[in-house]
Amino acid sequence: MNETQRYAETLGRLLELVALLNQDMERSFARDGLTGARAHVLWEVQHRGPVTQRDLAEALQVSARNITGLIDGLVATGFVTREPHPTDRRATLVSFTPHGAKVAKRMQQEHAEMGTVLFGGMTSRQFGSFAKGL
Amino acid sequence: MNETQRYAETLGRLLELVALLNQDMERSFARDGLTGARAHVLWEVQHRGPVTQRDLAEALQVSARNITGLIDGLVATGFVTREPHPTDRRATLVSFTPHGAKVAKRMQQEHAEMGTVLFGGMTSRQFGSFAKGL
DNA sequence: TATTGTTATACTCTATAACTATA
DNA sequence: TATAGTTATAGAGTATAACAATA
Repeated sequence: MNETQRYAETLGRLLELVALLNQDMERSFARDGLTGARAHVLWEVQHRGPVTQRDLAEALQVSARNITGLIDGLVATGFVTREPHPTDRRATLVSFTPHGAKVAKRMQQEHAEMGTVLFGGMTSRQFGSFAKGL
Repeated sequence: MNETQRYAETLGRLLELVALLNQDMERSFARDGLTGARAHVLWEVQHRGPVTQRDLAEALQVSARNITGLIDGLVATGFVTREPHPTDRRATLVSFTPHGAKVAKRMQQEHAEMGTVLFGGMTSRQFGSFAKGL
């Protein structure tokens, strides 16, 4: 097998591995009553704090209309609230409910655990090479 | 920063990298008039040859109904045909049109090129470590 | 009886375009 | 004029359930 073929195969394994990771995460989201798209919104809110829908649309690179729908869903299921923006009456700030904050925190812990499961078995040298490759 | 944090960060970078790769592939599919889901069907047909919808549903782990829709789309856009199964009159065999075969072959070449872009810059030792980590 | 694929129905994610309220 | 968000509309992908044809 030549180099090109080895690269192609390795890329295939990489994509498969990440697809499996993503399936895992989706299942975990579903247990919390979340979809992947809504979980990504929570992730952003956790990293930014209360945030306008406009900023969420830019951060996630989706349309404003899409954010409206995602926030509608997250409000209806009790993860976030829409609060008035203190200075701009056109804008709304998306903030966590206590439940949303709890679930987002757990998501972050599970992310860290997944990293340990994936990389914890490597030697420090192997991990260094792997991380450098990204 | 402790180990757990390094692992979590590296996992984040891995997921981001693959998300970018997937965006790249989606754009490439779009140029061919394909969506990601339809491209996956072509990929399976290329690796299996003419195949029943049932087998496609199992290979892609989606419902039979979903395959019906995807094949409808691929037939309408000229990538595949539905042929009668030679021995089982309930089943249909999904086969490439010449156009579908050509696009699928190019997809495979682009996949190989992407592998080379990703890994070609690594030393052989680095690549070995990376590949082993998968 | 069991299996293959389709029809019926519904939900989520996504987009563009038109519109309202506000800046 | 420009921006933030919603309403209107549409299409893709996904699912379950009921059904027809065939095994």
